[in-house]
Amino acid sequence: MELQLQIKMNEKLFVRNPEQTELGRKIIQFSIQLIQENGFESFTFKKLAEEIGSTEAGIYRYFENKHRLLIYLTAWYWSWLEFRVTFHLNNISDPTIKLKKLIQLLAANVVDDDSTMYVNESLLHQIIIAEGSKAYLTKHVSEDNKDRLFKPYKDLCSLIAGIILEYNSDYTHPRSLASTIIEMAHLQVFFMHNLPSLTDFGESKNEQLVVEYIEDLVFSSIRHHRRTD
Amino acid sequence: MELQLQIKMNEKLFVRNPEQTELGRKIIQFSIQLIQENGFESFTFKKLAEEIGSTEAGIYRYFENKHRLLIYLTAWYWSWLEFRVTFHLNNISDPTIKLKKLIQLLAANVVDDDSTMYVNESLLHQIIIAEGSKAYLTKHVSEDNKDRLFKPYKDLCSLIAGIILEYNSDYTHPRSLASTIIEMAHLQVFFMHNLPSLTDFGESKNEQLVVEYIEDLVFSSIRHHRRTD
DNA sequence: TTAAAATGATAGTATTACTATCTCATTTAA
DNA sequence: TTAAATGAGATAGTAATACTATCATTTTAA
Repeated sequence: MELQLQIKMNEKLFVRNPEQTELGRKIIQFSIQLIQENGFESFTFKKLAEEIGSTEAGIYRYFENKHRLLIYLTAWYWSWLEFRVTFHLNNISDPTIKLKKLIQLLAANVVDDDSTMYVNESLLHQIIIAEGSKAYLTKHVSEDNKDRLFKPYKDLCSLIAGIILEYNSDYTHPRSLASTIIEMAHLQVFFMHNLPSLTDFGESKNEQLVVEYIEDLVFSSIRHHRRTD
Repeated sequence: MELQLQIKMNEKLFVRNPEQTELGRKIIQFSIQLIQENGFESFTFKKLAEEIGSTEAGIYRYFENKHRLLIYLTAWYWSWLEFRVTFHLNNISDPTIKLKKLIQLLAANVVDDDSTMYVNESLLHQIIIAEGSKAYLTKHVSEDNKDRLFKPYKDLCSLIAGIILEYNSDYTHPRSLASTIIEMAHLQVFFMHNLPSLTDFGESKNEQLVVEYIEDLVFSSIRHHRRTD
């Protein structure tokens, strides 16, 4: 069985849909490669165009600017991840197992899954860890939010919050805990690799230790929780 | 009694020490203002120079580039915060009270404290919330780390980890929990103001709710914790 | 007092982030 | 079948950004 995963993206994320043309798909493929290699700051449309064998203006036909391209990549990632989570949690009823699988999917290394040829999910995961928060840490975050550019992120957050409430419907901060899980699953991995003294994982570079930390954090919070009033 | 707080900064953070000249202090003062107003991306040395009534090249005498200036500002902030924390926790022996005060200092709004004329701590706090993580989310984070540019952040993290161990010496992830506290104290405030559906604080814009969430997260983790083995 | 060092202003350059316009191929509609 | 419309990508710009080099003046230090 061979399936082609197609993620429906918000129209405002791009000028022209990159999934529908050869150049568009090359833009996605090579921007992931270049951003992962050299970081978002040193990434330019000029360099990307040279890499592809096209021109700067050609890229601008698809994306307004490089920041919009980053938002597109993050939105794609969160949509893909929500699909993956939904898929892996299918037919599981125990919220404990659901949460554990979920944390695993968030913090563990991603293996490129060939569901889309032109997206290397493993590299994209590394981009989200190192550059993802730059998508919303801007002065125009509220306007971008009005254009629903962050909807995939918020959807994933809602999904997680729902599972938290399944586990304990009295828990008072399901959404904040959900966004904490998502952000920490990434940030603790980043710290482990780059600023290890901010973690307890030394230079082990073992993502499984981050999974254990977050599981502990989450379950002790929701297990022993009582309404404060 | 009038005291002048002087924070000793790492020499590698600047080309020339900005605290020692009029122009240097103006650079700090007005960069805080400009970055807070327009965001780090749109901040340039040209605009800063015009604001001050100096020139671009003049600014470059003090800071290699705008990213180094951001690292300087964050380092200054973490040093200042560590001093504040140490000061407020002085003579307190109960680690529960210590942790509560600490979370309050991290997440609550900062009032400009006049300890330094040219640094508006309240604005700087807002910069740290919205731009702080850009200081280390770069491809050259490891080299910057070798130059000890993030030492103030790491020191604060160690301080918090120490208090966590005072509370429960069996807790297995004091450093990761410390960095989680610091990052979440900021990020949840950012989300509350800009992407409220990622939190449970609605549009209340009340920092006290973030304080309560983090207190709950921290104490349920370290209170009910047992070594897993 | 004089040499060195620091201070700041002037004038550049290379790169970045775009925009406007052009050509050429393909689709579509009469 | 053919002209109009559409869309693809290339070419050639501009304004702003991120610096650098040089010079002229002031401060400092021996």
